[in-house]
Amino acid sequence: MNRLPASSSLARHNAQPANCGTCPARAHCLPTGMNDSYCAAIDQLVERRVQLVRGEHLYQMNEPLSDHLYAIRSGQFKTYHLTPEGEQRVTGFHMSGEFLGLDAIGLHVHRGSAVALTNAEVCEFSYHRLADAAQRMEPLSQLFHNLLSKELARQQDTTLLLRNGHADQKFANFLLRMSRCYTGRGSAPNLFQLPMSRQEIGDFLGLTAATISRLICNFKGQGCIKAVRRNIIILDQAMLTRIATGTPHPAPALGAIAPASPVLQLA
Amino acid sequence: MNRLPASSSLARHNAQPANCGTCPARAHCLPTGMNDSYCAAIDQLVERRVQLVRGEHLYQMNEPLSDHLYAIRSGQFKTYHLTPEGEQRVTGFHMSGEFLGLDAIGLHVHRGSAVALTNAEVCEFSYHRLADAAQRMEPLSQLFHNLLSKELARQQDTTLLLRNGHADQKFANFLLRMSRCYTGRGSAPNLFQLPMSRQEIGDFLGLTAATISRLICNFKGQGCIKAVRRNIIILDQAMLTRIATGTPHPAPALGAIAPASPVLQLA
DNA sequence: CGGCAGATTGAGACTGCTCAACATGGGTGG
DNA sequence: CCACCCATGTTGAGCAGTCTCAATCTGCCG
Repeated sequence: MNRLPASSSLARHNAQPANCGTCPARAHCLPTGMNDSYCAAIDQLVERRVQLVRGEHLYQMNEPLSDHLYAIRSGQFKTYHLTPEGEQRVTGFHMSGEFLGLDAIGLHVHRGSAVALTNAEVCEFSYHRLADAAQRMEPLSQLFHNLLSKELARQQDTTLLLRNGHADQKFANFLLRMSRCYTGRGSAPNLFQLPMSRQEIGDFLGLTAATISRLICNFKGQGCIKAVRRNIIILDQAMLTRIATGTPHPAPALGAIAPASPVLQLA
Repeated sequence: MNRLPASSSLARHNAQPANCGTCPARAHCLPTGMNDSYCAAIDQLVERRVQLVRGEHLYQMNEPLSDHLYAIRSGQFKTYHLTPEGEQRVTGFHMSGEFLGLDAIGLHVHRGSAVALTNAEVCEFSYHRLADAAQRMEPLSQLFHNLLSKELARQQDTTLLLRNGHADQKFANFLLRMSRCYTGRGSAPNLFQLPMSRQEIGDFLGLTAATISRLICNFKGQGCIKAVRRNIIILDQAMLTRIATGTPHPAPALGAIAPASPVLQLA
């Protein structure tokens, strides 16, 4: 039913004269903080730009890899591993400006799969050409290290986020994180459309689709979000933050620990 | 009780003429696969070697960082974050050959803390000197990228390991992972001493100390490990693997799904 | 010989899962 | 343009695993 409905791999259109200078993701991508001439140099390093439709794979697990790294120019991706039993384990969701394939540097096959959750465009780099260029351009070398380090930090945060706390904390964190991702990427930070299904969110958070559904209901009932299908509006970020950190009440104020205060129960 | 009993930070003995060539961790560290002359070059990059006693911190969260990376020469470390509420969140356990501080490249403060779980010795690098050297020595550049990538992959695996599955699966995985870590590092792979408390294992796996204790009991009862305090002997690695993957029985063979087969219940 | 942190063990509560039925809505073909 | 279909999402009831909160035990250290 689910799993790899779309065509096998890679592909599509070598595309237009798009370049880094005009890229909407520029601020989040490799050229962060570089001047235009360096930016142009990076532009030169892009082997080609690939467009994918929703559901198409950028690469798949155990596929032999040909030295490629990908920067997401637009759209969103999901990366996942397959267990020996064939279950899908979501390792992350990725937005414009992020790199894919960094975890496979030095290996000969891909460690996981990457699939487009929306129509998307990526810039394809050759790792070796990039490394060569970095050898000659110090700032690029630095930038690349920063990129790897940042990715490492992100992955660490994910681990922390997901390991600890109850379902509501995890999911509140997830929403806040998504919101932060959308900030500065065009869309408003408190109004966005999730590109993934409840099932996928559940896989990612270590919960089930049913639980995600119920949590959305609860949050709606508490008035901190509005939600219709995959469209989310964050109404009360402070409350979400409180839920995320496990602090149930804003200002306990005077009186006891509010044993049964008027917290609306359901939708 | 727990939490930062020891002295504040860093420190100690500039130490002996130890070098990479004779380092027991050489095979797992930066010089992987390099010839002796390159190895000597890396040796030159080590600013100093620092010895720490059990419980001492290598660095602490939010401490301003001075461009340092550390390679573990001997001993074991725990890295953790503190939540705003002061709770400790273990991000990982680290053995000889691994690098610490990679996640802070490009930042100005440490993202987390690193504390020695045993007496330990680390090699201190200056990131900038390392990067400079990599600029001149191509193989080193490559090696450094591989190091970062490998660390990223490790962190991903951790995420996968910990998010999915039940308590027994997580813990079985944890033991197997520890066992793998000890392989090729002197100690026998199936007989080792855990450097961390039940509480710390629990923090890491997203479980409680009580649960860890019970799991050890169960595993002992099933005959796949022996355990006295922190000393572990793995008796039946295959069974542990089965538990880890969620396959309850080795060969269901003929007959039903063995509703109440003779699986000894307790220790 | 205390004192104490770490480890073990027990009883009960509660969260989140399982399994299932049902609702919804977008896409397709007639 | 409508009817249908299927994937996705919602909701319910019951259950199991893990947590909580303790009491108790052990070995280590001073």
